[in-house]
Amino acid sequence: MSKQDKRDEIVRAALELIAENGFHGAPMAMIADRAGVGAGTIYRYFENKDVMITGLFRELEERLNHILLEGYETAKPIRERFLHLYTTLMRYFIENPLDFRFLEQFFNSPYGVEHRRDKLLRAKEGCDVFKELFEEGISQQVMKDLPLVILFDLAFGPILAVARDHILGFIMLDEVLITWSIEACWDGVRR
Amino acid sequence: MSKQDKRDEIVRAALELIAENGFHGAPMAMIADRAGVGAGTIYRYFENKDVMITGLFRELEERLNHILLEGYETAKPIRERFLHLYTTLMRYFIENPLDFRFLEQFFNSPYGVEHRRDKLLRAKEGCDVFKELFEEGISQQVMKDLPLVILFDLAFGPILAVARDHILGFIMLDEVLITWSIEACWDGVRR
DNA sequence: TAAATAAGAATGAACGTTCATTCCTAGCCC
DNA sequence: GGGCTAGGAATGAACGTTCATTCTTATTTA
Repeated sequence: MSKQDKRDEIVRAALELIAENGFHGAPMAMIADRAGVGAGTIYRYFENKDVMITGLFRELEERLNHILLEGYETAKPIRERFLHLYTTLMRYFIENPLDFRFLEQFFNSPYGVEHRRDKLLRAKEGCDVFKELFEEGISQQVMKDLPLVILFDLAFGPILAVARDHILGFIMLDEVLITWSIEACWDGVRR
Repeated sequence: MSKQDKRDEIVRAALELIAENGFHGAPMAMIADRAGVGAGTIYRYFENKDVMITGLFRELEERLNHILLEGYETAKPIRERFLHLYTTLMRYFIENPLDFRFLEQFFNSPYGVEHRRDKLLRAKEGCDVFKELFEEGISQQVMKDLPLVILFDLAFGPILAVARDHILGFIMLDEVLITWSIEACWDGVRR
């Protein structure tokens, strides 16, 4: 096994176990086992568990960002852009349930709260498609004139809840249900 | 300290610590400390930590159910009932942030998933105001004709996200914002 | 004083992390 | 080319810590 392969195996095992059992259900020894490496080997690739988890998150975030921007056209109307982004997001979650559950674990932990706090405080211009879209939506008066954070909650809250219930097997989403769910999200934020 | 007082202190301490730091940030020794009792004493009141946590949840659930039903009138139109329920819920969360954060911890853990699975499978008639309301909303054609689970997600997702962001200090809700947020939830589920 | 209750020290299991050791391989000498 | 060696990579037993739970002893109650 090459060095890159080994790193990949560790990352995959960590993602799987954390997604399935949460951070505390994924001890380093178990991750090592599933990756087929020794427990100490992990520490040749990651300084410690925290660094591994935040690194794993950053990799996922970047991949997701890339996917969201594919086929995203700033020229199109707000509504269309909204539907495109959220449909892409939903599809990604459904096709990559492990990624979704890892992200959920991450955001429902102190890591995630810290991450959001950072993002909200930094507030760099142009670093976030969603922020841009929503700000434009407000100024064009096609979206409700509410604080950005609330608009985010109105749009992400339902999407994430629906994705979670699909992945947990509480519902079986098909193309039609996905469309309707996302239209419903739009109804929540549109003027 | 009377026996009931001691039990109450334990319950209060557990709720506080779990709300603030999660299940794994609330060791029994720390709960005992904050409650002003010995570590072993807790085990005179609860069989083990799991039983304590699920019991704590059940107490909260019952209290909340009671509060939601106060002033709830089945005779009123669907929309009004919806707004009443969700406004009451939101107010409760804002006034009892520790309860909210405990419930969040609970639902984002294996306990919560199991609890939802039970509830969805059991599906007893008349045991849930929300279920009744949504079913009536669909049959009266004032709500979108979507699976119940999705409607739940569309309504609870945003509310919980908004409440969380308020409690974490990311936004400062006032009466107006609360009203608008809940109206937005209604927009998400209404036809 | 006998029985119930509380306290916190003791216990053992589980965890993240370390480190002395082993393994592997690329480059070198003969 | 075949053996030899050096050095980075990998290993997993061992360590210190933390936790839930139990146990022994002390205190209160009736």
